[in-house]
Amino acid sequence: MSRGLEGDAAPAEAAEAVPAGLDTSFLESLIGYNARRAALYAIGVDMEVFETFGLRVVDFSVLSVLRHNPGATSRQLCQALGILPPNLVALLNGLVKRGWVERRPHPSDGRAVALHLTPAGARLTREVEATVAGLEKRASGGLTAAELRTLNRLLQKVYLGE
Amino acid sequence: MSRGLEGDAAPAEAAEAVPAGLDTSFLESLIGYNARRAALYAIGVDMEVFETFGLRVVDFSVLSVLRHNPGATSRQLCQALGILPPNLVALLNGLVKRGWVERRPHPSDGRAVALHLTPAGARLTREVEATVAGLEKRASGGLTAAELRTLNRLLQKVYLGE
DNA sequence: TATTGTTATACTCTATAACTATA
DNA sequence: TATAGTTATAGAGTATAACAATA
Repeated sequence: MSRGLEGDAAPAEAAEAVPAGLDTSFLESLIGYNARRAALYAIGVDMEVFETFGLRVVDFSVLSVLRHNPGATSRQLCQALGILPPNLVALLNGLVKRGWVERRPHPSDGRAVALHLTPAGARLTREVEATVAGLEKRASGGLTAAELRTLNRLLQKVYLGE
Repeated sequence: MSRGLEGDAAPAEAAEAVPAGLDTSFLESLIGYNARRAALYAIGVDMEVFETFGLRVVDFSVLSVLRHNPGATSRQLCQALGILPPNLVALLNGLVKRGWVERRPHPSDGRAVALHLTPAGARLTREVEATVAGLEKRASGGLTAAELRTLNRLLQKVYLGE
């Protein structure tokens, strides 16, 4: 019974939950329900960008982490993003095939592979990161900068645990 | 390309994303990333309760909405919870088979079915709701009551949109 | 003609077991 | 013996199309 950070059976976007006249106030009292709805909303906004580049959310996460951690291994990526190793393989193959990532021999561990963005991959990732960063105000439903800071801080307090 | 509120390919719990030495600071600047991690954390805490009763998150959501909206139709449930009608059928069949929900003829629309909790279903739902409500402090990573109120308010501002 | 509920089914994402090569 | 990466496959969740019954 496990769950990674990445993926959902499908990209988030439409099929929004809109109470349709029903009382959902108990669910709305739960942090998990509210956080999930907010995540779907925010990720839905960013999805437009990802799809423009033929990326899924998880592809972007991998590219972004690799951009800031050149030479990271598959295992490190899996731990950082909550992906299971078998599921990362096809994902990386896709990024390699599209010329955005390359596997290089690991400098010190013959079992491991060092993952690097290609110049094209780095350009793409920079562009998507910049676009997504510019969408944060919209993705947060129009929160002020101060509210957004507070929200991010509280969310991190939640998932960093008690 | 759509997504409901309910479900994830699996219940949330373990496989937590724990940066493992990698820099994920860009992702941590995104509301969608933080909200998703927080949702997985909070729902993971509640999962222990759900599993005790043989419920998935989505089962509990349906039961809770039915408890507060007796006589609701499938269509209303689907809209409120972001479930697609074909996927609600098996879910309801399961709840009916376990004696928690019953389908009654709709009083005014012969096409529709009025959904009601049985007495046993109502008892169960009350108990799970109470247990989950009592877990909110833990599910929010130990936030104070004031922080939790602020967080829920901001999250609702996000998904209720700009 | 439109809507409710349903069936069948395809697709995506997530999980587990087992194998290889190296440590 | 343990770990990194991989393969194959099972399992769970989400999607679309199409049908019968009723409005």
